[in-house]
Amino acid sequence: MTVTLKQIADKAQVSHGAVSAVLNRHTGNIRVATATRERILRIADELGYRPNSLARGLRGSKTKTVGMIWPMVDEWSGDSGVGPRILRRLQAEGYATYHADCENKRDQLINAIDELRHRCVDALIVRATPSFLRDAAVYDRLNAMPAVLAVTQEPIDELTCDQLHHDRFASIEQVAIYLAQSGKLRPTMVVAMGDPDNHIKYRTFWNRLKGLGIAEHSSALIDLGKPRLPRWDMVRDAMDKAYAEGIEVDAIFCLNDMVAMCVATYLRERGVAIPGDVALVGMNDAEPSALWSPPLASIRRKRDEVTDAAVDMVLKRLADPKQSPSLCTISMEFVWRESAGPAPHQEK
Amino acid sequence: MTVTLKQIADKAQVSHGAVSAVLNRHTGNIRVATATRERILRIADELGYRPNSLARGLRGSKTKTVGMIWPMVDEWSGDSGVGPRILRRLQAEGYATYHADCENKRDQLINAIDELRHRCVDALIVRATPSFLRDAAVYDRLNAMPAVLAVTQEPIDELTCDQLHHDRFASIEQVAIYLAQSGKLRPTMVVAMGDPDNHIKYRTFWNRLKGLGIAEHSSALIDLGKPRLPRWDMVRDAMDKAYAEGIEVDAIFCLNDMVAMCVATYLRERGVAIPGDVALVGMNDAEPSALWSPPLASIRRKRDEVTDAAVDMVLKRLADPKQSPSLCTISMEFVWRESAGPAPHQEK
DNA sequence: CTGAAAGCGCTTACAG
DNA sequence: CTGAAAGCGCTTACAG
Repeated sequence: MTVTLKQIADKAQVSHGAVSAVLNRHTGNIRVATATRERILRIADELGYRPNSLARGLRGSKTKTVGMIWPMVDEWSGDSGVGPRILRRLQAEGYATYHADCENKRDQLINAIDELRHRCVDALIVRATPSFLRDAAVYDRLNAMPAVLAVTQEPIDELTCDQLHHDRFASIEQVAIYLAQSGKLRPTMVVAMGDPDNHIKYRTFWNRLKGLGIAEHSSALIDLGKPRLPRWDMVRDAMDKAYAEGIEVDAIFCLNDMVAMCVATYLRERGVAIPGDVALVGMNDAEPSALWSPPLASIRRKRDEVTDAAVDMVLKRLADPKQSPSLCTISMEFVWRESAGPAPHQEK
Repeated sequence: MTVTLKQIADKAQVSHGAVSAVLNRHTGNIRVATATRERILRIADELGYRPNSLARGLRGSKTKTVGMIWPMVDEWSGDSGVGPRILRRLQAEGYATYHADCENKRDQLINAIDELRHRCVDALIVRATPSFLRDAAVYDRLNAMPAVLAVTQEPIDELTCDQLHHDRFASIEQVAIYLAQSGKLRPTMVVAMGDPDNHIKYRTFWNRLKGLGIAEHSSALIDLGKPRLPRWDMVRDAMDKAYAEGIEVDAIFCLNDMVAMCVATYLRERGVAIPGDVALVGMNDAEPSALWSPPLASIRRKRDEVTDAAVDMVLKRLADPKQSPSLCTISMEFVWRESAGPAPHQEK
């Protein structure tokens, strides 16, 4: 049923070692006469041979396999869409791809790394938050593997592998600058502080605002708490609470576009005009955002650039395992639309 | 670095065959004295042993691996979100998971099946359109594998494996019935006929409408042609063309919600009122649809049910490979919202 | 009840 | 330049 080296060897009247040598193109070190080589190649082709990667892996050779640990379940948070795009490209290069989802749990992340390492993947791509990557149990494992690409928000000193930084801080600062320029005095951020990795978003936003002379007032944060579903209920509850406490704001910056759409809907029902009464900015630039009414300002993640860079880094590493670790930063970008208020003075 | 059976055997002073027997819990056929068994178990635990699935697979045993062929790149079309959910659940059951994306290309699908079969996956999950599954090269391969779940729109007689039918026809008919009940006389469908699998959606819709006494008029179809991006441009061009040709319609049914939002935006710019002038219905019930203004009627895919059913079917098959092929149908459901016009007489 | 051995399909160092 | 053999980590029939 499935064709092996030995079958080819029998048919070609050579040892299976010879077949292996030919099929693996040890061109530098031609072990086989040209006639024989061609015969072997022809027979392998006729029989539709494909190497057994399990056997190769067992033997310690390349398995033509890439592992990926990447959260893909919530399509509204971050880079869910990028993972499949990277996998598709690697498949086109002839790699089979594992995918694991660690659900933002430390133990699952560690387990997934161990599992994939055990399965002898040629390379491993890990998308995780800085706090996970700074965990010794995590970075020790990653550093021990031959080809790893870590995709995360900021440089992790502990890692010796390739790193792709998908920077959001620059874009958060762009939002702060824009809001200051357009005269806002009481911006707020809608964010789930139940996720520790969101604290720094809040701080980045407000540090920049303070640098621009805007005081961190009592309504500076609308906390969604622990992320939960349905999102609409979560946002409505948080907004109800905020209004009950008497918030007073002129701009709302949301941690993703879906949350921004919930906020927009809430404000519409409450009779608050966007951007007349309150400016609104989302994040991630989902496809419906540009069609929203009014069009929803957001932060563009540059998914295609991230995909290209990730694939490029992995393939280069695979081609030359010895090269020194490379770093790459791709910064997200504020994209102005009408929900944010007047058009910015200068497009950067 | 990585712990093997042999190391455990050395430390426990037994043969590695004994260790294998203990670790694989051949409980029915106790090969080892209880004291020894416990010693082995303890040592394996201390050393953090995990079996090498490559070796197991080579040997013809289970690999604790599931392969999945499932399109995940376009989050607006169909079941993209379901694939990752199924994988996550299987991972929780201890399976490592391959993911391959065949981009709706026959050769890639066949290649992916061959690749995963060669890698000795314990089970294979394939999401594909009926036309692909009815291809002999495809169903022959699937039928030859021990545990396969095919997820598709309708029953495929050629397949002898488990099938999960994610039926959309019932819901398309529900839309037709609703539109007829609400007095529409000139509905139309916005659909990309460049994809052959969409023809039957169109036919299903119109056959039902005709059964309800509505004639298939000259504006019965707005064809998007070959799907392309950006979607907004594609829809705008198609709508421009339709209006240039003088379409006259009172209801628009779109092949997905993102297209429906594009149509809604187009109509808004043109001054056409929804649902006053034209009723609008989408498909897939994306999260923003309920927040759209007016709320966008759609078709609910019941993703959680599909996930549960798929996981259940795969695990049952894995537990008992001999059981006869099972079939399961999950029907999508029309979900009324204001964009469609007046509330339906009776909720089913 | 237990150990030793064969073999899964490869790759690679080692003889000839 | 080429063939034969060892060995990767397992599982399982086969002796003892």
